[in-house]
Amino acid sequence: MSPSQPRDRGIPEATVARLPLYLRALHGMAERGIATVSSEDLAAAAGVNSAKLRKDLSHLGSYGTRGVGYDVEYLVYQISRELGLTQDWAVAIVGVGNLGRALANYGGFVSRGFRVAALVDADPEVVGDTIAGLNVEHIDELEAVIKRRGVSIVVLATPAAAAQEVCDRVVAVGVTSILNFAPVVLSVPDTVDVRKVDLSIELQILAFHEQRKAGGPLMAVDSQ
Amino acid sequence: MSPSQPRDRGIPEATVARLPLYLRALHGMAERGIATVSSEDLAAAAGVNSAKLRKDLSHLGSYGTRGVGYDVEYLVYQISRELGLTQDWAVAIVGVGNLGRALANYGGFVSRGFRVAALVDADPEVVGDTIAGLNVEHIDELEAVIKRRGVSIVVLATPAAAAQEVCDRVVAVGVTSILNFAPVVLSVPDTVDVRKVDLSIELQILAFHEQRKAGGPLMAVDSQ
DNA sequence: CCGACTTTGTGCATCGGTTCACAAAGGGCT
DNA sequence: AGCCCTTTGTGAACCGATGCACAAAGTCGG
Ligand SMILES: NC(=O)c1ccc[n+]([C@@H]2O[C@H](COP(=O)([O-])OP(=O)(O)OC[C@H]3O[C@@H](n4cnc5c(N)ncnc54)[C@H](O)[C@@H]3O)[C@@H](O)[C@H]2O)c1
Ligand SMILES: NC(=O)c1ccc[n+]([C@@H]2O[C@H](COP(=O)([O-])OP(=O)(O)OC[C@H]3O[C@@H](n4cnc5c(N)ncnc54)[C@H](O)[C@@H]3O)[C@@H](O)[C@H]2O)c1
Repeated sequence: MSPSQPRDRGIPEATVARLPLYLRALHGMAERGIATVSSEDLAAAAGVNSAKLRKDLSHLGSYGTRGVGYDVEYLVYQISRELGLTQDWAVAIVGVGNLGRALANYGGFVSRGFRVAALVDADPEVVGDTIAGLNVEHIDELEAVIKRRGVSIVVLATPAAAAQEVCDRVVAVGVTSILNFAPVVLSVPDTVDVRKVDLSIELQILAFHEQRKAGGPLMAVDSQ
Repeated sequence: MSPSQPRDRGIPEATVARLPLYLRALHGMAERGIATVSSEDLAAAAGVNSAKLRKDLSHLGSYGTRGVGYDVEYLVYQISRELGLTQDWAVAIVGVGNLGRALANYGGFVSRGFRVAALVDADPEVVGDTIAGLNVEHIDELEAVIKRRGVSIVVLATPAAAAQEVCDRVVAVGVTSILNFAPVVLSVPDTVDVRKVDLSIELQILAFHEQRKAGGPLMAVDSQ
């Protein structure tokens, strides 16, 4: 009934997926001392269309000024709050092999709101090592570590064969957000969010389009 | 005119993105000696709904048998062909740091149709090293290496600041498929496909839902 | 204080994708 | 051969997302 209902509490999934993109562009602008930005410019920086950007932002409220644009700092704050980045999140990486190590050493990981709070592996060779200043703990300690460190997001970087079992265990201790790098479809209760990153799938999609470009009737060999 | 037109040559993007998932499930089944599979079972293995799976497959042609299901081997072949995996693709990894190294050492990368054909970096410390059996070449050689090895897909794993420049150079020598790990929006001509993998965005999306679960009265649902 | 100009926020048409539900197709049993 | 059972392939309704186009809102110069 009240006509001014700033936060809808029903932000479309597609919008949520783009907010981090806007946030990144805004951080860049803030660093370069830009105080105010139009939807046109911000959209360009984020690689989207300006109508889409305005609609996305309208889901969080009316934070722009007509004729002027958006206040960069204020918008950074609003988006950060909406995404839950005003608190910090303890992340555990399970499986400290090639990939897990790269992730652990990655600085940008930690940058905004996220903190690698634990590394866990099953290999006795690896357990006890210090990587990126963190001690690698044994998989037997998985539940204890998660509870002790207040981990709420788990990154799975184990071999595919171990992923479901580890997943079941972390779900059992109450973790409801998982980022999965193993090439398997995880089975979880629907209270749990799983996002997957699958390199192989990305390459296959590229290959599909590449093949089509090469084979199609129109050879689009454009020089820019 | 001819009523049986098996391949539509206009496969929806959403379908393309799921074909690799089906392919993986099918490979698993083939290995376990399963000859035939119903849409119901294959859908379950791939984590999708069976109507969606059937519609997806119908875009490639009528490869099922009513009352029976799909022949596993045959479907593997058809999907592989559609995705362009019957040829092999030479991939170059540019930026051999934490992430680039992990990718280079990753076996599953090579497994189906893809071959890491070159590693390129700018750091004199790294150039000349042998990683995963490959010599790391200097960034000055980028264009020459791409041409010499017939690279058609480039994986960008440089720092964000270098990504656009490397991107411009590979596009200039004719590469039209790029997998980008750097957290920047690449600007490319629209003949070029860019797919991005962005860990930080994935975590932020998880954080958004995690926050909502904790704070809101209604438990949010997930999508894998 | 006003009027011209800029830019937001959104209603609406459209589009692509998902899901349901069922007729058509094929296999196998008797 | 004929019938029943299973499962595909798809028409059609539905749903969320996109993009256009513009009225509303606000700024700024005079
Ligand atoms: N490396 C890549 O570039 C890459 C790319 C895409 C996907 N992946 C996937 O990511 C995962 C990890 O890849 P990787 O290259 O780091 O593999 P890896 O073999 O180097 O590392 C796996 C690590 O997991 C540990 N592990 C095994 N079983 C475990 C368990 N039950 N609990 C905890 N830890 C366990 C191993 O000891 C090892 O340290 C794999 O599923 C792989 O398919 C990797
Ligand atoms: N490591 C991760 O887990 C991770 C996760 C997400 C995203 N990323 C992104 O992936 C990229 C690589 O990350 P990283 O951790 O491997 O960084 P890194 O610093 O370890 O490696 C970057 C490598 O690129 C090389 N390089 C720099 N400029 C170059 C140029 N102009 N041409 C060729 N090579 C060049 C450097 O010499 C270095 O070897 C970064 O953009 C990072 O933001 C990394």
